[in-house]
Amino acid sequence: MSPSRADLQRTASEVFGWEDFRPGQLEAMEAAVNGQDVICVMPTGAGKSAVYQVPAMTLPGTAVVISPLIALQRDQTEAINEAAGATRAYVLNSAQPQGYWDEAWAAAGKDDGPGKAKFLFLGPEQAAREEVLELLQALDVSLLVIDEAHCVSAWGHDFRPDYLQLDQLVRALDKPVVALTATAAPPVRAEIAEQLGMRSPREISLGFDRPNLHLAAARYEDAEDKRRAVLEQAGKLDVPGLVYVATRAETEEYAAALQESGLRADAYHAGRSHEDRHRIHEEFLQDEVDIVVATTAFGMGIDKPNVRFVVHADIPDSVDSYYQEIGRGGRDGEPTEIFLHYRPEDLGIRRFFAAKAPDEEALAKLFKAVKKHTEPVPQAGLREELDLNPRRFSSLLGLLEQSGSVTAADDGYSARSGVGAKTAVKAALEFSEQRRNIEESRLEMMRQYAETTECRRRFLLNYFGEDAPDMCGYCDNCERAEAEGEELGPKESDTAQPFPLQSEVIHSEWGLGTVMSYEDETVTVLFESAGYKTLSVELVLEKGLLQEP
DNA sequence: CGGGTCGCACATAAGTGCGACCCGGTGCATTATT
Repeated sequence: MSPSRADLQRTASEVFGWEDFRPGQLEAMEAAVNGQDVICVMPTGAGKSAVYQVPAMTLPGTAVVISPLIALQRDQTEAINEAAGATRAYVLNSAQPQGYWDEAWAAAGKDDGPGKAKFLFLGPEQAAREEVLELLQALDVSLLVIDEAHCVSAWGHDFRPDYLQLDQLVRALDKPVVALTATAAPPVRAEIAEQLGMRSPREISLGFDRPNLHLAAARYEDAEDKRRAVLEQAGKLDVPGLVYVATRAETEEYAAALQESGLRADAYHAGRSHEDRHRIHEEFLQDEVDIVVATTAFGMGIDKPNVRFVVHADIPDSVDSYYQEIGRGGRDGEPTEIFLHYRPEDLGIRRFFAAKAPDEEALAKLFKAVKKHTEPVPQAGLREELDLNPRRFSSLLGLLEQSGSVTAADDGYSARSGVGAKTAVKAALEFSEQRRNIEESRLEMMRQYAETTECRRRFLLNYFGEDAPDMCGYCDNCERAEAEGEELGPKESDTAQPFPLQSEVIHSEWGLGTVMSYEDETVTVLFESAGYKTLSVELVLEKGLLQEP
């Protein structure tokens, strides 16, 4: 008999002291305790962890939580153990001594009761180890939780390829999967579900609008003009605030310049010592540092209510990233300035980061090695045979698998019969190129946000698949239009919108897509295999470029 | 893709202009040294 709504509420109150839920939270919890897979998109992070913590404490067994950062795992563990008044959660990683691992497994193996481990936190790298997988399979697992699930799509493909192996864990445990993230546009959600092998997941989204964020942007021709504007703005706005830049060097430069004008600023990036990073984070939380100038390294796990501005000195790689970064502002609901400083040239570094093409030779070598085996070969065995560094190895193997030349089963990898090395390499390269095209189209959407003359909030909401009024009245474009007595949005007089928002359409070359937005007599469609494309509405109608499926 | 730095040619004093070259983000785990 599954726990009821009342059981969940009782646990929430007794263990965590939470008396109220937001509507979506309870809905997500109920789905999970009833055995359904859930993708939960909750923008601000407020109450996101409750969605798995309450069901896990209510259900018998132990929840396995996959989370990208050890620091994040520690925070969650401490919060749980403190609320429960006992050690109910363990963080497992390579830095923990064997004795701690043993203790965690022993506690997880106990019958339900005060000494029982109710949560095990692991990174995807640990979950991918065969011995860990076996131990997990032997446990009575209640839920499999994938926290910050957008990392599957954003990092899995080459940065942390073990994310792409989580589908094996999903299959091996065969328990409800709860995927949590703060942002995910529809295609990112679809990719999460697909990569994790989720079974018709229930999608729960709490809505993306953050009405207290004031949105604005400015475009520059000259790099020095932009730099001056960023410094001047950061010096004038109410603190605390965040300045996001593209490179480590820039964090140092901007932070130094701000310090020189007497501001309490510091630079944050992954090249700084763990000690410095920790200190800056703490000082920022305590309002001892007012402005953190950071790369994308400063982000997940930062939960500070009173951030008064989020200024981007460089454009991010996608609207998904942008939304996540600006979402760290104004969590207290007070007015917060969100500003994007943009130069078209800044798109270059994002292209560079996304541009890595796989090594053909290594692909061929790896495929031949798999093919040589007549029986499925486990990853560890392959790795030993080949002289490839482990990270490259995983990402290349993933590419071969995703492009269909290699199949994965519980006992290892096999080459698809009848496929030659040449074909396999070609398929992998094409797959990888398609991915890069989609990445490019996501960057292109970010450029459109930077350059739009229409309501920015509507642009963001449409991007995440939500409808929105033509004008929000709280962004630079709406304010300009109001001052000039204009109306934004598609005009009545225009040929308007031949296909409704969020409806499906077909294009002869790009295949199936979803209508995302209309703007300036263009329509933006998200194609499953080609990414975002923006077309002239006039041409679409004239040439019949889009059809109902 | 774009920006910064370095060295060279130019040419006759100290600098300019140009091309070649290198570099750039996120974290896990692991390994070799202090």
